[in-house]
Parts: sequence; structure tokens; C-alpha cells
Amino acid sequence: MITNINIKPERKKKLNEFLSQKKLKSTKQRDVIFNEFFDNYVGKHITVEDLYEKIKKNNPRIGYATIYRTLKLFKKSGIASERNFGDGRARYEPIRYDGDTHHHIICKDCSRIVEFSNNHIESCLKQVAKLNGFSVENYKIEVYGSCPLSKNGRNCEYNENAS
Amino acid sequence: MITNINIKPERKKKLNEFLSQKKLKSTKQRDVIFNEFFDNYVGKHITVEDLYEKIKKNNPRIGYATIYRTLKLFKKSGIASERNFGDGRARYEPIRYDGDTHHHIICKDCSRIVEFSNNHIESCLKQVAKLNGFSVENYKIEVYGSCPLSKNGRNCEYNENAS
DNA sequence: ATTAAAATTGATTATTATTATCAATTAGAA
DNA sequence: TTCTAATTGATAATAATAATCAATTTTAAT
Repeated sequence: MITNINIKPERKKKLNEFLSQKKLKSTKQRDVIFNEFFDNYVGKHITVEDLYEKIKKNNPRIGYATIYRTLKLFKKSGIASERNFGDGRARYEPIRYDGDTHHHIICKDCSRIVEFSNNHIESCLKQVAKLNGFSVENYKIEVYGSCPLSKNGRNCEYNENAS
Repeated sequence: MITNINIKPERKKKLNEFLSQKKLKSTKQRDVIFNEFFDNYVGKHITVEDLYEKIKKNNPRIGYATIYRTLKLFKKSGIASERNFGDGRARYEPIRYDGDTHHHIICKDCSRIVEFSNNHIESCLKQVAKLNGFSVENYKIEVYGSCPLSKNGRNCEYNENAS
């Protein structure tokens, strides 16, 4: 069950726990990036560059490297996940709640992304891994195909990161 | 059903069909790379660099760029697939037969890779995509976890590309 | 509130994988 | 053989990410 209401406090708490556990510091930059990321990119998949451009508008002092480092920090702290859809640039996505495993269907024509999760498939995968003696940490499923818009022959220019 | 016997002639035929269809040429370099790739890397996942190093031993005249271009050619012709396991370098794998869709379980400790295929999971995925209006072109499933060797506490240094 | 130690930042440079360039060579058809 | 177009190999260009480092900021201790 995916809920978009009020996830920020819980995620902020988790980040702060990670910071204090690792004796790291909270800074104004990290706050700004956290807010932008969780206010505007839940359910989306943003590149480092796009997030930098967005943040630069209101906070021109924040540097490119800081965005890189902070998204990695979010990843390590368990509030963001890194995705790679094969275009050579990493994308980051807010993790909405602990245990939020979902997967992606990607349109090869217009890059539109639909998310899904499916317990049945996941338990099958765990079983396959178990049969091979593996314990499962996480898994990634990506389906590539053509979306309804592009199949209808319409021009389906799509940009999920648009404001 | 996976069979390792005698796949080369069939794959070579497919490559040659692609070449003549696209009015491309067969060259000594392409033959050398084809042979090395299908003699020694079926069921493995080799990087461009590793294949270059291997081929250089007997064919020091063949350049790095040619390996890159030829693996891409193999991919386009449908006899190789490109994989990306998150370490920032592409890996190539011979496609054993048309319709060879299989997936990977990757040990996060020693990078050992086990392959599997599962029709049930695949048909579930197709159904999920269909519910969202997508037609499926291909899909990728990766399971990350710990392999039996590393769970036993043994030193499980593993290199699937070793000679 | 001051201070000191350690982490962070921002600007820049370095690294690394991949792609593009281009003159020289080679394959394949005529 | 000859002509045309594709290919090669060496190298330079590109692009994403990582590393460096002096200056700054945070946090804990005093």
C-alpha cells in the first residue's frame, strides 16, 4: 500500500538517526536538499543534474558536488534508492517507507515509468534464490516495453521530472 | 532448456545474416573476436577490457576500439546481450539461442553469478505490464544477496572470467 | 559563550568508461 | 583489377562520477 501523506517526518527521523549513529552532522545544505527531494520527487526518479538545476534556482550557493554527496548519503541512510535505467546516469528516488520494494515498467519510446509491486513475484524470486543457496538482500525488476500512449500512435513526449 | 553444445554455427549464421542484411562486412578481426567470445565466454559475463586483454595475447594488432565496436555489433545482431550489474562497466554475454531470456542472482560479497529462468515469473510480469497497458519487449531481473560460500564464512574470492 | 576537533562545503581537478574522429587499410561487388 | 564503402587502430573528446583541499561550519566539551 503506497501512501503519500506525511512521509517527510518519518524519513527525516530516519536520516537524523543515521547521522547521529555515524557521528555525521546536519547542515543547512542537507536540509535544503532533503526538503526539495521529499517535497517534489516522491514517486519520481531524478538525476543529480536535474536536482542540482532545480535547487540552484533558490539556493545558488549549493555546489554540484554537494548534491552528489548528499544523494549518496540519503542512499546510505536508507531514505533514497539509486536506479539505473540504462541511459548512463544514475537516478534517485525517495523511499516512501521501510520495506518499500517496488519495480518499474519503462517505455522505450518516451521513457514514461509506471511502478508496480507484486508479492507473489517477490516470493517466487526468494524461493528461486533459496534453491540456489542464496539469501536475498534485494532485487530489481525492470520491464521494458511500449506504453499505451506510444502504442496509440500519439506523440507521447513525456517527462516525469517536469515541474 | 540450456544446451552448450555446438551453439557456434547457429550464432555465426545469425551474425552473418545480420551483416549481409545491413550490408556490413566480415573481417578477420570480427572472426577472432567471435571465436574468443563464443569459445570461452558462454555462460559468463565479460567486460570490454577483459576481453581486450585476453585477445591481445594472440592478436596484439587488434585495438581496444574494435572490441567495443564489435561487442556492440554482436548486441545489435542479437547474439550478445549487454548487462550492467552496477559497477559502472558494461558486461557482455553470448546469447545461446533465440529467446534465451534468463536472469541473474549476484553475490554482493564475491560477485559470483548464478543464472536462472522461470516461465511463471515471466508470465506474471507480462500480465502486470498488460494491466498497465504496456506491451512487453524485454525484462531484466536481478537478485542481490549472499551466496552459499560466503555464508559459510569461507573466503569466497571468485572470478568467473578466470581462464 | 568559547574553543577545539572533526565533518562539510564548494570549486576544481582527476579518473574512468564510452564515444567520436579520421587517415589508412581492407572487403566485396562490378 | 578497380572502385566504393565499410572497417580499423590510434587517439582525442565527452560525460558521469570520484577525489582533493583550503576555507567554513557544526557539535561537543569546556
